[in-house]
Amino acid sequence: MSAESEDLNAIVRGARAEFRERQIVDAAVRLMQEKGTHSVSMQAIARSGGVSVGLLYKYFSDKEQIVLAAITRVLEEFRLRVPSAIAEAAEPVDKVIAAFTEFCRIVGEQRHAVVLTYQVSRALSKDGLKSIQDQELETLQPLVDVVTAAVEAGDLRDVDAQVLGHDLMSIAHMWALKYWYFQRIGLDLETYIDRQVRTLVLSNLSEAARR
Amino acid sequence: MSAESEDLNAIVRGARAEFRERQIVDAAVRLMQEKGTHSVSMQAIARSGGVSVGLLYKYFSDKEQIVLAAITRVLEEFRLRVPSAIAEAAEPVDKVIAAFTEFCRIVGEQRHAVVLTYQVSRALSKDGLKSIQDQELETLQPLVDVVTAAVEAGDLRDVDAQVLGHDLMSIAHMWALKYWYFQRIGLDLETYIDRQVRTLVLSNLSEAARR
Amino acid sequence: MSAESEDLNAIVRGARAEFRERQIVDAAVRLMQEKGTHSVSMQAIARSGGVSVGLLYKYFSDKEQIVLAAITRVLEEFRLRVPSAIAEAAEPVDKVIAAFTEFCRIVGEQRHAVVLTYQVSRALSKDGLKSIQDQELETLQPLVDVVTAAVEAGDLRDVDAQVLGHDLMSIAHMWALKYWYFQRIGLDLETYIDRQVRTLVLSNLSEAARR
Amino acid sequence: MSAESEDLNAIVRGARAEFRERQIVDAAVRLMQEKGTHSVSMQAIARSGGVSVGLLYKYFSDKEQIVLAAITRVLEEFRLRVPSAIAEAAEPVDKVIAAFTEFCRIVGEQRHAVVLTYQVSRALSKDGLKSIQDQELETLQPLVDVVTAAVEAGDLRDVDAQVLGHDLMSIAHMWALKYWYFQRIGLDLETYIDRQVRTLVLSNLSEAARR
DNA sequence: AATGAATGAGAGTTCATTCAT
DNA sequence: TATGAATGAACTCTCATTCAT
Repeated sequence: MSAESEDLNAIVRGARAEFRERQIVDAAVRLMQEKGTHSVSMQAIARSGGVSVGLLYKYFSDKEQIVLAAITRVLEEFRLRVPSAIAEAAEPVDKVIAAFTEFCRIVGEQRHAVVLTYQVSRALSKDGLKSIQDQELETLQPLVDVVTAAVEAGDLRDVDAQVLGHDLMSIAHMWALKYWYFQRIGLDLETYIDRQVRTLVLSNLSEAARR
Repeated sequence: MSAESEDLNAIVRGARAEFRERQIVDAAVRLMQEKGTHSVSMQAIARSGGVSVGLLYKYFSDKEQIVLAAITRVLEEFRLRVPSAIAEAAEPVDKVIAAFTEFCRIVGEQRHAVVLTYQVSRALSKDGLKSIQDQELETLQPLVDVVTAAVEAGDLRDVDAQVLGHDLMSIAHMWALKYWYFQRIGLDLETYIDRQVRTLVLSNLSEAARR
Repeated sequence: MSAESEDLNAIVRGARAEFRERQIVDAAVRLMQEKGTHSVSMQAIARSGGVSVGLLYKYFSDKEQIVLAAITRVLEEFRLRVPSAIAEAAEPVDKVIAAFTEFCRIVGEQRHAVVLTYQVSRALSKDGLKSIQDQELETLQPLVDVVTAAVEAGDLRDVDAQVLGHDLMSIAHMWALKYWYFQRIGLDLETYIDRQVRTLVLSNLSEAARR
Repeated sequence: MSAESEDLNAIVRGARAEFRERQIVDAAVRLMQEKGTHSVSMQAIARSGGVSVGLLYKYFSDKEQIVLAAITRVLEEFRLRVPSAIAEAAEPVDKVIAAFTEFCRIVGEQRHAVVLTYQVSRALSKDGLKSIQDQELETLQPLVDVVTAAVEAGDLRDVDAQVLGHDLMSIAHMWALKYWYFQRIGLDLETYIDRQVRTLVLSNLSEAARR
């Protein structure tokens, strides 16, 4: 076998591996969105992904790795889209609002998956948990950054950016965690966003920015 | 057997039943706090409570009832203590602050148990879930009430009381849910409360109250 | 304590014991009639009999003894009533018919209990099984006897009395065992008896008796 | 993978599945014959069949399905062989005798299994019970048919075919149900068949056929 | 004599994981 | 590389039996 064809083989193998992993994680995310973490068995993932159970273990060492990959996939969305939304706004406070709004919308789209990240925690190993926390910090950072910037620009009162940033993320997550409540009181996502922007952001405008 | 001793027996039985139920629920709460709802088996609850599996089923019809009782136990604390704290404050805004502060402190004490309420949802039947949601609404109500009162008194801006009330509860819960984060950024509970009061409550004071 | 009062005590004790045993067996029979052998737990027997589980073990060494006593109680009926019915008939063949008819009627009354005797067999110990078989032979004997007598009187053809006697018992039992079938084809007990008398008894009349 | 080898795989899978199902049902029948339906646990079936508990559930959805399959297996024999035996006899009454004789011989071979069908009833769901009753009706039908034919041919007296047919089946079953009795009175199967033919069939010959 | 709380082995069932093909 | 049949430990729940009172 020639060196080139060996290289080619390696590439093909890599591509296949990537394809398979995606296929499996997709299936896992889909199932978890439908049913919650539990009742998502390896058998179910295999079936839903159109592969065999055996193959699952070729690409992931155990179930935890699949769950981890699934959550990572979900968090990816935040890492990609929130910074984009921020970039499109001009003024410091508008950036805060844009970041929160986009964050909320993603939560709205991934409702079940977000709930999931709150539910699996305990089922994970220490390392797995750490990995998810680190990723969550990454999704949080842009929110903290825009708040910091707005404070420094003098547009927001002198709040603790790490706290307000985290509050914004928390309140966004709550749309998923307490969806039943907002349903009961008849609040839709856009109204929710609007009210929260007033309560959390506009209320914290500086005297200067208020004018 | 005399009528008196029959009465006595009934009392003893009642007392024992109460003792046993407490014993079992205690064990369940303890384990769930350590390990999360799942991975807490009936065997484990029995062992941890120092009773036999069979006895578990004498006092609770199935596992769900134990989980429900454990959560109810936790929520009880909120139902009792938050209204007390409110009663002790005089001014409308002080009542809001007192309610939120007490809420946070209870969360601080029952940290693991609060996390639990967010994790079990999926493991419960529809009825069980409904029951917990109803109880949660009960713990939420005082917060909504004090906010409503403060708005009506003209001390808070015209915010949506159901939303701000729920935000206060959410942010209190987050102390437990994201304890790891606040540890990392070196925030203790009292500082957390203080910052959140500024960010969520004081920021929403009306122009009039601000003076 | 005087000798007389000791005697009296013994009598009272004996009477109480008898009363308790009857109470327990009654409860067992009642439950078995309603639900079949299984799902008749010791707890259920105790509840239904208005006594405690502990007392069950004071009067019976284990569950098998209660089942045995319950079956014995049911078979008692056959031992008492079939001979009576025979006594009231005059002619040999009429005695056969009377015996079979009464046998069928008792089966009709104790339908579930009869089915039970066919179902428990395997669950019993060797001794228990033997005991029930012996009792069943006792209920069979009168049927064999009247057939023998009718053959000897020349009213029935020269059939094997042990076989025809057993057939009569079997066919009577079948009313209970295949009740669903006779329901489906719309046969009531009296019609069933009538048809079977023709098929099994009258068909075997001797040439002499036929006239 | 080529289309042929896929086909081959499918065939292999099918063959294996059939083999496994047979293996499991065989084990179940064997155990049930020894011990009665209850007290036959899934663990025991697995052990006796040389497979794991988990595999049982790959091939049967629950225990009831195994019991049902076991009984179906037994009744199959009747559905196949009795009509064959009938076909080989020429005269109407001979067909009745041939049917009954073959029925009895099958009972003789499957003694324990026949007892089983009388014992499981209570352990089955409504649907399961119905299914077995339907199957039993299928085994009964040939007997009813030959009796009907013999009556219409004028060879048997005008008896109720549904009743006499059912009697024939019942008496055949009794060989299994009361085997202990026939052992005690020293009756072997062929003698039993002979006596019953006289008692149930020949006794019901019409005047015409008697000559 | 009588209670019933307590036990724990064993039932049916599920599912993460392995391995021969 | 890919399969899926096979495993068995662990799960929830039941119930005959015991024993302190």
